[in-house]
Amino acid sequence: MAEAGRGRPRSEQSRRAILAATRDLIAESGYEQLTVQAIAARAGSGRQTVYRWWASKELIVAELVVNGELTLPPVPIPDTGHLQHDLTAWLDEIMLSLNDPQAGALMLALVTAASDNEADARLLYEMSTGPYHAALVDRLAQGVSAGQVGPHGDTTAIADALIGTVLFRALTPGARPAPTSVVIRTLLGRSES
Amino acid sequence: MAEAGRGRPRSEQSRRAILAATRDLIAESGYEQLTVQAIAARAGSGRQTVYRWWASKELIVAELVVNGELTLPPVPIPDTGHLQHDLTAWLDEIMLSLNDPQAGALMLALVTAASDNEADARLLYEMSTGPYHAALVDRLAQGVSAGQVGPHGDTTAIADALIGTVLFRALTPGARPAPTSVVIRTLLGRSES
Amino acid sequence: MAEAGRGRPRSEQSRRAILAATRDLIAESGYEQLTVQAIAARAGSGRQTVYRWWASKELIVAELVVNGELTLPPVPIPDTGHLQHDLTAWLDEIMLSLNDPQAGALMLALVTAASDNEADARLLYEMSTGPYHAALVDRLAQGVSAGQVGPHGDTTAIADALIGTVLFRALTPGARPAPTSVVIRTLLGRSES
Amino acid sequence: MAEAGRGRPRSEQSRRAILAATRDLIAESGYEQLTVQAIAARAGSGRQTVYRWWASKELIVAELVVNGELTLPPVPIPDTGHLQHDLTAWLDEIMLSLNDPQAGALMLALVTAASDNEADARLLYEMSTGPYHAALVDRLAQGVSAGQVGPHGDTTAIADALIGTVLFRALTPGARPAPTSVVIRTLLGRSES
DNA sequence: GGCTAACCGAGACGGTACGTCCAGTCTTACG
DNA sequence: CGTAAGACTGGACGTACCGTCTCGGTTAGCC
Repeated sequence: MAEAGRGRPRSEQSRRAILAATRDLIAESGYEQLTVQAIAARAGSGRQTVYRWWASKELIVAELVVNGELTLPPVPIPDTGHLQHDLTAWLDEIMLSLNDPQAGALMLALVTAASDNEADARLLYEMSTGPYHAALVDRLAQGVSAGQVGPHGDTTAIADALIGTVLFRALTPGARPAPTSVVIRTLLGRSES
Repeated sequence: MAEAGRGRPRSEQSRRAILAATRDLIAESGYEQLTVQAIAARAGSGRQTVYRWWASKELIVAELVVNGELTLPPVPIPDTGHLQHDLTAWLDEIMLSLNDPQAGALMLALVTAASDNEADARLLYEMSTGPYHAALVDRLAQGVSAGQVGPHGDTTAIADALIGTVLFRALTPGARPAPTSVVIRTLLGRSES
Repeated sequence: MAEAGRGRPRSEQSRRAILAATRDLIAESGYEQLTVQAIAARAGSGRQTVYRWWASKELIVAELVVNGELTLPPVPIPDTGHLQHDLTAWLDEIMLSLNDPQAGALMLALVTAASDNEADARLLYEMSTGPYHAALVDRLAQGVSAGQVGPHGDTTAIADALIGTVLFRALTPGARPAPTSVVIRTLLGRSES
Repeated sequence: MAEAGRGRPRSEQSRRAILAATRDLIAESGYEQLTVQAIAARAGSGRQTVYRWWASKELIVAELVVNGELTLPPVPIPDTGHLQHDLTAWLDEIMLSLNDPQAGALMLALVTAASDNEADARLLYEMSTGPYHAALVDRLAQGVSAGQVGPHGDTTAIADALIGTVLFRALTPGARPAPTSVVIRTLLGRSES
């Protein structure tokens, strides 16, 4: 029934320009300062074009997240075979990247965008942190096989705690946290080697 | 500092009504929907009275947090002498309280209020999660003395990870997390007893 | 002028449907509410088809006027040989037709369409009132020959005054005007017979 | 019940600035080009302030008319005792003033503003043309007493025809009308003296 | 007990962003 | 190549709040 192919097709160029403009503006000024006006202006499009495809700012952000265009910098987990070193290196790099104001702004944008809508929150967080979580569980499972995780460690629990720790630190800029190596040692229940 | 007692004194009643109205509105509709208009209306006060004492919405929220009127429900850490049981019970109760939509809204309000202002973020988080964190560190230190923490655990790292885990779960409503007892066992590096 | 018979010929049917839709919509809702959107929808055509043949709403209205499809109801001036009776009858019928809300709307549409464009104004008014004016001048000239016009009457001035009177009354719905017979008697400078 | 005197009183200065801005903009660019945006900008006020006091552009224009701030230039009817000369002089001056593009724009604004609302139309026209009409009827009545009006002339009919003639000519810029002296002679049913 | 300063409510002020509607243009598939 | 459909940029609309301001009216401390 949907009259397919009738009329001018949506401009993929506009769509991308809007998404890119949204991403850039969040990185520059934060989610709170974001306006549809500014998005459209930066994208060189009309405001109506934004509203034609997304019902709200939140949903533009959601699409960015789903597309993997708006997320924490994709830090791959090293795999040297030495779990403790690998996770420490990974956590160091994540924490380092959060010092970048852009990454921090994106992180907070995700949190804010999710604040007002439980349904969106699930989507946003699964999309943005899901890959991290899954990759961590994989790497941890491999470490378990290699006997590199303490006898009482649970891969899901460790992954939750790792991501939670990152989240907590991103949101508490003034805190004086434990060194990353200590965090990893604690979570793995292993002495440093 | 106060210009002697000249003039009509500020109405403590108004101040309290504004704080109460803010708390209630956040619980009912979330931080994003919060407007000074609505706060004043609900408090039965004028908008100017709000602005006379607080420069922004964020600072009203900050005062609520500082006063302990807006925070996660104050769940004390049990102290039966058995660290693992105590922390598991505590985590269970925290997670349970997050199912209450009001508590969830307050939690997200804290996050959102901090999103756009690094200075406020520090205040808000230290006030709201600081006490939890400190209490956890104390209880953990006591557990260390009693030999109830694995040999590689660091109290700060465990407290960070616990709060981070709570944060992570609050923000990912759809996830299927590990059981609390497994989380605690993992963080303590101890078998269940 | 027409590029030989290449391609699909313009649809005379669409053109007519657009003109008819425009006329109907003006009659129903007035010129101010008229939109190209609505014209195209009612005509079952695309908006582009409208713009292909007319550069603006005003010019569609102009064409309706030129075609005589949008004008005051064409009231012919009777010619019984008795100028005074004929003009009174004509004026009566014109005034009667203005009670019809459709005719009133068309009349006001003409005025409004002309309001902002001196060039269009000339076209619109000459086309819509020109025929009336010319017919009046003719009939009056005939009356002059028959000695039915007062010695000081000028045919153009009388025609102007007659049309102006109609215009004035159409635009002042609340006024309580002189009887038509008195108007004619005054303009002709003649007693009633 | 109306809580009189509560809150900041409306700014008479803003109100006047908005009315003045509207009047000026109509004179400069015509009613069709008028936007609330432009009115507010020119008045140095916010758009909301306009909407707070008037529900539509039409009603601002209506208030201008009611206040006598937007009308044809107030041309008084001379009274030398010689009706024919006086009316000819008056008509000449009116026609002259219509050549002023400002006066023409105001005239058309009145017409357009009335186009879409029968209730407003009555108000607008009675306020704007009413004084002219009343003054004409008075002067004509005086002329009747002095025997300066033909035996068949009716004061209301003559006034209607005069104003109608002015209206007609204002709306038909291209026409070649009868000389004013001929118009007056015709309407009065009198030879020139 | 009157004066006066600082409060209170109410609500208008100049602004900014919203989301909708329409103008006039452009780009498809179909005939 | 005209057509219906419909997306495009652009811009005005009317609404909702912001943070500031200005009223009339209250409530203290001080003379």
